[in-house]
Amino acid sequence: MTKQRKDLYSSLEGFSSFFNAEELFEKASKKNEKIGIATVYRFLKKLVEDHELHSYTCEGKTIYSKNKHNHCHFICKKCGKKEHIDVKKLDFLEKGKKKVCHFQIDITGTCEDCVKR
Amino acid sequence: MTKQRKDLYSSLEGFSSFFNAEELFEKASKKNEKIGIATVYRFLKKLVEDHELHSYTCEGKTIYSKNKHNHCHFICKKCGKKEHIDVKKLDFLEKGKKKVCHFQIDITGTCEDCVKR
DNA sequence: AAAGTTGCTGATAACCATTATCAATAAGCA
DNA sequence: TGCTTATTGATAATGGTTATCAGCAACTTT
Repeated sequence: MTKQRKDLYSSLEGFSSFFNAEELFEKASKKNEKIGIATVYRFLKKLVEDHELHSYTCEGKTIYSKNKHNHCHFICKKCGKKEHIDVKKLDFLEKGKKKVCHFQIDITGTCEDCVKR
Repeated sequence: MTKQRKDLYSSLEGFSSFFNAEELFEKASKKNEKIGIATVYRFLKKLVEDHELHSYTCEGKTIYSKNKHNHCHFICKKCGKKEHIDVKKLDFLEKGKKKVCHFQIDITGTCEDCVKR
């Protein structure tokens, strides 16, 4: 356990839902100026491999999430707001012949606020 | 309607489920040697904007699908096989306050064949 | 502690799918 | 056929991510 990894782990705690590599890099850089972007990517890649984080791609960037359970993302097409939605109804997937490690739902549309406008 | 676009449309018919820009480029190039990769990307971008194709990102590449309805993708983590799964149960999303243009479910796991091995 | 071993790190070049640029060309129309 | 306008192809640029590699830090053995 190196100092860099400690700083990355503690920076991770500041995120409640979504974040990307750059955001983690910025947060960790405040604690440790010498941290490099490559270390951030290596750290994130390992956590995804170890199933401690989920990752998916949105508009060319990889987005990470701490939610370890099956979950649903809603992304507003207009304001970019993202939120988690629990979809318990999808549990049936776990009972099939397939072995599901992770599933994610990406929804694109317009959120309540933008529908009003 | 240019010759290039005709060739791209007819090449599209050869795909029954998933394909990427490079695969369409190769198929269209057999009909029309002079076609450029930029034209392929422009063609695909327009079809997605017009809701004639769905697109999502998998391992850094954009994958396209002709399925116009809400659908679910299953991707085998081991052999890379991809297939469609209809998930009618998710229709409730259409009835909420959100305006849903498109949603997709990406599942990573192990398919039946690989579970047996 | 000192010296040695091993793995991790940071800076940056490389990678690669996609997009932007722009002169040349084709389509549509009078 | 000639004119106007949009489309095309070649290629440079983009940008997030990964590979490379010398230097350094953590840990082990004396």
